[in-house]
Amino acid sequence: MSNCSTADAGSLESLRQDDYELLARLAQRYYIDEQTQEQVAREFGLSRQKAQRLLKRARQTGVVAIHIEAPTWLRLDLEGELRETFGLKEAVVSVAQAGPRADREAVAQRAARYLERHLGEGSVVAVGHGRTAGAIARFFRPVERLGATFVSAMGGSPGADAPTNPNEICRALAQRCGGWAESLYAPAYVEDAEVRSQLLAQTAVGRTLAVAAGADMALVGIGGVDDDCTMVRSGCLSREEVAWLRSQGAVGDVLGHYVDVEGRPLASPHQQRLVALPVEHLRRVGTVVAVASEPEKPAAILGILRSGVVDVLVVDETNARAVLRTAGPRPRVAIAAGRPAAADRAQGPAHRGPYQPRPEGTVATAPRTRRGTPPGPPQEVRTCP
Amino acid sequence: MSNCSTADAGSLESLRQDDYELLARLAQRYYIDEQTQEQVAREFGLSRQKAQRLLKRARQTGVVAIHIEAPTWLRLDLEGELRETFGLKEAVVSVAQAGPRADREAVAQRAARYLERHLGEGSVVAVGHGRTAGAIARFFRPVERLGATFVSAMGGSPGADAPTNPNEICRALAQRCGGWAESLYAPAYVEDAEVRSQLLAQTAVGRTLAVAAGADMALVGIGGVDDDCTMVRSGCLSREEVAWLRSQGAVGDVLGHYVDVEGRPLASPHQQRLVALPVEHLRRVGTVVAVASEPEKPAAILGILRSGVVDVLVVDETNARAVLRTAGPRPRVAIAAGRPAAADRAQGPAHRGPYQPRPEGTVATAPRTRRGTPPGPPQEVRTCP
DNA sequence: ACTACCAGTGAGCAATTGCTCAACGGCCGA
DNA sequence: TCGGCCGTTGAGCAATTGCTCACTGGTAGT
Repeated sequence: MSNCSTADAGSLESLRQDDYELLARLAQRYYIDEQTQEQVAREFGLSRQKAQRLLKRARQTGVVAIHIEAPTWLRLDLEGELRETFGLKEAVVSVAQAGPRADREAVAQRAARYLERHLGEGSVVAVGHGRTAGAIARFFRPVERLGATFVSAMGGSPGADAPTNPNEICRALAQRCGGWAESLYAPAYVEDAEVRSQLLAQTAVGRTLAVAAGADMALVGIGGVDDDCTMVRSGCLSREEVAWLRSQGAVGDVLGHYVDVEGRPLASPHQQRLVALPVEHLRRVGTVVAVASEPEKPAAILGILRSGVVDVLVVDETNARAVLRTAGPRPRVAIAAGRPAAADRAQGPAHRGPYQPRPEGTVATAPRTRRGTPPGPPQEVRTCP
Repeated sequence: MSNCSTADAGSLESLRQDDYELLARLAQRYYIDEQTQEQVAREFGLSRQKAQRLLKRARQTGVVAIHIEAPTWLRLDLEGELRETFGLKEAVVSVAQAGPRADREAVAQRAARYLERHLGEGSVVAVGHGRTAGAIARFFRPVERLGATFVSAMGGSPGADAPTNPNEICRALAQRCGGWAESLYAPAYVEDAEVRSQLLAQTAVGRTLAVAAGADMALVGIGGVDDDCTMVRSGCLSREEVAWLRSQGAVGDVLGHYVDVEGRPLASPHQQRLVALPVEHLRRVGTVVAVASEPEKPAAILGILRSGVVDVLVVDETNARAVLRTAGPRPRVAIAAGRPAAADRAQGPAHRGPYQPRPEGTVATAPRTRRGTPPGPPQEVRTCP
């Protein structure tokens, strides 16, 4: 998909001169002179339907070329391909920058713009961790003060890498818009499943995760499995643990939920020690926005996209190209034959991937908080005037 | 007017980056991905109306560029200008050829195409004289046999230049489509007004002119006033007579009705000796198609177009450019202030010029013959299987 | 501070467009 | 020559689009 309408069926060359002339004339009168189909039909002595069919043919054959004069820093074509390939609700690709750091900033900036456009009064956003996610707040500048709630969807990290912590990201975002932040007072990974159970039983923890489960939107980073990934840098997992995950086929994670390159969830012992919003709950969130920008991320992004948990992807150009290259030209067929085309016009807001279809009515931990009805008084709120 | 949608209001450069991005995105989703306005509006969190306004702005500013990939031998821009400038129903411009002869053939060819597209079973065409008109028949090749009637709208010429004679042209056209030809047995110019009256009183003559007056379409040549014009060559008028007309301000004629460069009809003694369909009757004809192609014709074409008698002009590129250059960029204002814009969308088939508005209900010599109801048995018919 | 103005907004409606479907006609094979 | 098939046609209807209008919120000028 490019920013130019393409000629799929038939080509300019396949037209006879007479047809070509007629098509061009009709198109000129309709598209350029802005007459109605009925008028041009009458003018050319055709029925309206015939004129309509000819006009359609004019577009198909390329007699009519519609070109979008997009800003040079937009990558509408890549965005379209990502959307199509992975059935995303939206994809935002930031143009390639000089280095990884600049790429991260660019992605963060675009993510901030996305949030600004899509958050409303009373929105609730579940937030994950990550360097890219952590960079968003600096660019986040909604026009008006926004009564939005940012809630941690994942435990914190023991390491000192503060700005990549969900709690910290929530606080920063809330501050920028005069909203609320609700922290999750728990580490991302605890000792064992039992501690986890106890922790989840705590009102403070359980409640926060319930609020996160009822969010309108989720903002998550896509994590990798390299030795320098966020999990390792922040001290959540050891290098060895990540290496083990890698050996099991893991390519990346969202909120600590690892998947393989095909997007299949990875059952691992770490899962039992994770304090984060479960995937099933994440899937219930209306719009899951994933950000990714580091190098060495294509496999992670590909796996996560294939898992179908993501609705909106914000990514840098390099990763976008790499992901699409790896996914191949027509991966929809390869991954899940018969999946309805993403371009399905009558489609609702679903856009869910093929794996782990959302368990209808299985869990409804928290009442779905909608715009205009802010959640009950969060335990930990900060209002920033 | 070109074959590319133009950016009138505002420009690409005047847009802020954010607006530009939004416009481009919307346009991409709407024009390229073919979503509905409602869908893109929902996708971007806008009201449908707002999306519509933005899309309109996208076209105005040139974010959306619609280009018609016209055949190289089409001059849609010139045709559009002619249509606009002179309020024509249609204009056909043939691409410039190597010489006058080739130009004439090209115009004839395009005129033939026009006739083929617009004539139907039972059509009645009033026909004038001229070299270009005479060249049409050779290219006239309707797909099916066509029960059309071609009727002379003007007397013949004494000279031997047969193929430019109305009767001859009618016969040739009728032959090509298996229709009928109705001849006018009279010279174009007679001795004096009295002879003319006697001639018109003849059933054969009066009847033919009546049929011509009831035609659906007229096919006329635009004549010049140079020493080598059709009138002179065919022997209808002497070189001196034409010189005299020229001295009176005449620039050209249609069916022997001369006009000055402003399109005003020229009262001349020759008028009293002319055996042809009167201008008032010609104006009553639904579609007056004028063909012109010789060099030295721009002034003639300009005058005739300004007279408003012509609905459709078929002309060569060189003359077209010359006429437009002479007419100036906004001649509508100069000629007749307040004349309704030709682009008036709700406009009916009128398209009449400002001079000599059609005298409603003054003359109705012959019942208006419509498609499907062929005229009564013409006196002189030739059927060609 | 008040008021007039004006650009921008969305509801509601009319016009336009796109789609489906039955009917038609031409073409090929029997 | 006949019958079936496929592509084309236009009617009718549903969806989409464009437009008008009353209203709002912000702005600039008393």
